[in-house]
Amino acid sequence: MPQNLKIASWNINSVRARLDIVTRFLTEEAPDILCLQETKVVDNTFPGGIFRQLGYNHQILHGQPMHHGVAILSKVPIREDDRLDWQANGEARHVGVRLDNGIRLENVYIPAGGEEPDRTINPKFGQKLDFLERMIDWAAKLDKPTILTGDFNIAPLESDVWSHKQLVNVVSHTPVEVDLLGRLQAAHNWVDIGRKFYPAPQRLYTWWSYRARDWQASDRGRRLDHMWVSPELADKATAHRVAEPCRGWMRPSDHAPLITEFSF
DNA sequence: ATGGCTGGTAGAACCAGA
Repeated sequence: MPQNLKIASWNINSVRARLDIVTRFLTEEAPDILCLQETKVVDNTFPGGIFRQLGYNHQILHGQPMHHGVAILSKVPIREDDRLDWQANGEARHVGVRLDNGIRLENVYIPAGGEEPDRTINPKFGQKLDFLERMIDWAAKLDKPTILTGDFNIAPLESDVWSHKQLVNVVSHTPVEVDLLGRLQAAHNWVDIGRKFYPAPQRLYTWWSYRARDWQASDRGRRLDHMWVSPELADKATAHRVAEPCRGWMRPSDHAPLITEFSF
């Protein structure tokens, strides 16, 4: 009997400020597993009760005060594998779990990298590059079927941004970041599920700035969020989409969720 | 300029997001 699993990922930009839309998403889409990034809450005040009422009884939390923070909510059993510090400064940006079928699910929030794409004047950009280098070392040693998802904060392809020309020197789309993300992908032969279902150069965005007067009309999006899988899992993904309407809900996150359906 | 918002925490003429 195949096991169907619907796995979602969403940079929520504060889980407490988004309780209404997270519960709406869980009710309407009913994913088996939801990976959250930027929860912005410490574990002992995470609003887990409201998600348990919706059947998400398995919750792995890795938060910190104020910024960052990741969490995995699940209807099916998950066991924590590790919480890796790829930034080597203690920030809560990763948690990995194992499913009962042995597959690993890795939820990551890669740092944004600040404003200037130059590590000599912007340490945050250097941290982002170092984070990716450590992920590359990790990925090269992976020996189990793995799903890697989250906010990668990099839009690698020209069609992953609204204007390649205008963003090529903007952090998230610079050649040095794109190059490193390519090395990360090659380190495990990751399959990019987004582009498997929507091949380039189709429009595919997951993030739209809060600053636009009308995010939908201007549509200056970027594909910063990703769902990657080990090569042997690529054919197990049966459906995938960006839940773009969530960007237009009340008090939205600036990211839209990714939803992937698997049949294992 | 593309264009000027958002949340958390502290009580900011802040910080971080990207």
